[in-house]
Amino acid sequence: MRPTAKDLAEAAGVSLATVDRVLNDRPNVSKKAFRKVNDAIERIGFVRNPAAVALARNKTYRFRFVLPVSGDQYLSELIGRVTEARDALRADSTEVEAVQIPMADPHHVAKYLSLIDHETLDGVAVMAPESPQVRDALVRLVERDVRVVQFLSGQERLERADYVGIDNFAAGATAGKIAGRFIGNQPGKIMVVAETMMALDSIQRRLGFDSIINAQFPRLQCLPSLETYADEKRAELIINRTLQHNPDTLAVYVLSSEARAPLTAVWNAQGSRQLTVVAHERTPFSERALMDERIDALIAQDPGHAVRSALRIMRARADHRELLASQERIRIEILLKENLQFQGP
Amino acid sequence: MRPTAKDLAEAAGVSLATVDRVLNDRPNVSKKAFRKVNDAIERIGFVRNPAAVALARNKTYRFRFVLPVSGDQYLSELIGRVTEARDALRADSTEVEAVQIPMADPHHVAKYLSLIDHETLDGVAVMAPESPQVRDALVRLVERDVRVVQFLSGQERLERADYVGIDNFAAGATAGKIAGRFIGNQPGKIMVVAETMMALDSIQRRLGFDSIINAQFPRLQCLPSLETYADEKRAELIINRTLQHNPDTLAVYVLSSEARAPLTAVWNAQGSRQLTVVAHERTPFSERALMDERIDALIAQDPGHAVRSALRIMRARADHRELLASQERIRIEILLKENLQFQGP
DNA sequence: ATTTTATTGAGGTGCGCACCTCAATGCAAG
DNA sequence: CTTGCATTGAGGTGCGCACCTCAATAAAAT
Repeated sequence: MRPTAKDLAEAAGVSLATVDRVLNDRPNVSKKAFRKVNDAIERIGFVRNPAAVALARNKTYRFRFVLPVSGDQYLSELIGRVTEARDALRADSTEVEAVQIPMADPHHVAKYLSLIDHETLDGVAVMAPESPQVRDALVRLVERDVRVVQFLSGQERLERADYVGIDNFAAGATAGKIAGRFIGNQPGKIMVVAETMMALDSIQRRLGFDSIINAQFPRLQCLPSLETYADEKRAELIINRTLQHNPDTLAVYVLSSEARAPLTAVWNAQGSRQLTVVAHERTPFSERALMDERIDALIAQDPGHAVRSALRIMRARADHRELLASQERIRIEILLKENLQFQGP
Repeated sequence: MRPTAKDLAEAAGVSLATVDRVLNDRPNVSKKAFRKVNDAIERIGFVRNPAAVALARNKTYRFRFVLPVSGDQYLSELIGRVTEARDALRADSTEVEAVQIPMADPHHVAKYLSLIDHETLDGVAVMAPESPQVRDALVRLVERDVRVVQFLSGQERLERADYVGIDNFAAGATAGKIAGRFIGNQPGKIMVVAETMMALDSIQRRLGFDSIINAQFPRLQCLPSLETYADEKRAELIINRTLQHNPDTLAVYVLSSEARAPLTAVWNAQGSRQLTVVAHERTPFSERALMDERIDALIAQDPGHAVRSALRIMRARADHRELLASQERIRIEILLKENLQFQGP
């Protein structure tokens, strides 16, 4: 039989009340009693029954994903996964929600975060662009005893918050390696397209991409980043111009998660040219293009995994529990037509 | 407040005892009462509190991984992950163990499985080569009310069992695509090495690999599969001979999880030749070789994910629960040096 | 009409723990 | 010695459910 708290009290030679005080960090415990209980825990291998703990605490956990407002398909996917998790966790007294707020003004974001406290929420997963205001707001959130996860975004990593997402330098490097090796042996240029190069993750991906191309594929030359500013017209214009001026373009790397506008422009303009195309994230659009062989490879981070990981982390932190680090590493996935494991509309 | 069983009884206009009968499939419930309770469940959105259920049932779950005896590094990794899961699940009244048995004789395996029943175990994850005897034994296990997971092995899929693992045809196809595109433009041959081609998964990988090479890379020719029979000497011999007879070999594809012997032989024999190397599974050996650029790409299935998925499935089946299908799909991962996320000693 | 059988309700117990109160003990400072 | 404070123990309650017993009632069979 598994030892219970009662067994533990017996083994430690103290009362149940003292065991309770030690287990739940309550005051008024002598060092000696503390030692006795902890020794006994080791000795008899006591582990709290999480079901009993959950039942007795009868606490409802509340977690929120704070996401940008956007028409991004990857974001829709993400929200879908949050909804999925919400339904799955409803049974476990865990409320999960996703809210979308404009991220353009850091002060606004910071103000939003400043209204959150321990009474309303146990944890927040924030996907917001890097800015000192937001960073400060997150630090203060942690100080108010709200668990914070920096979620899939190019924030500078905080000490006291967790991070869920991929290493964007490595992701860029992976894209570079795939592009370089897929292109073949001829020399030429690579067009790099981004929504904006202001974001930290864009910069890191670009740096990773360049580092590999420069080191391992000297015959290839990366063009300066084209920034679409999420403007279709602009995207078409600058991409057409670039392709005209660089007839020896062999590949396109779109490093933003939203690739529809740039790639549509590329396909319209490429003519008979054979271009190797590498983009980021699996979306309905990119999935279809991969199946049609208009995209050669996707570098992706699984949104479902990311959402579940963030929730596991916030839950573990709220319970002062350790967690299995290996499970929480978000993989940099390489998706080809062959390993897409397509499953229906 | 979340509705409890008491609220449910009230809403349904029946007693707690009847609610209990319906919720736990006990006998002596009229159709009318059954309907009343289920209607009320929908109406008030009743969901059982899993913590309370677990506590009241006070049941210990027992799951076992039945694995082959072997010196395979991937297998060691797998066992490590089982141990990890065992420690993590100890708190949740779940006993997890891994046993290794010889798989050479199907009758022996079948006999081993026939000794398992519902009293000793709630679920078994079996990694065994395809054979009618084993398949029958698994079917009978299911009939004895033991949850069965066909685990990472080339079994014919059973109706009433779950499968955890990748689609090996797709894995072979992925390897083929990577090899084909990594090689470049010159024509030549690809050497394919396996431990044995008797196993279903080897056959499927080979078929997938060939299908891609033949369809998309007509300039490349796949050589007949070399079988090492897990014999180092033999591996060296046949690989040397093949490389000598085929000076235009451009790539090597090792489709078994154990690649040490074949690849060591290849590296000793390749001389100044540039060979593209694709293998399966992340192991200490393959990881190092990938970092050293002696392997170009690995096709892998995450053993930690596989173990956790098998456990989640067995647990859900034991509780007659649904599970999130999307989480249980094992991905065909493509690992390059760049996205390996090395974190070793 | 009587026996049998199916269905229902009332009520109790226990799972392992968190959280609370109150009294009792010890020890140190005054 | 007395007061004050820190520490400890005893004991109770409740979390939401599973599982059990026993009696009461309704419906079906004889």
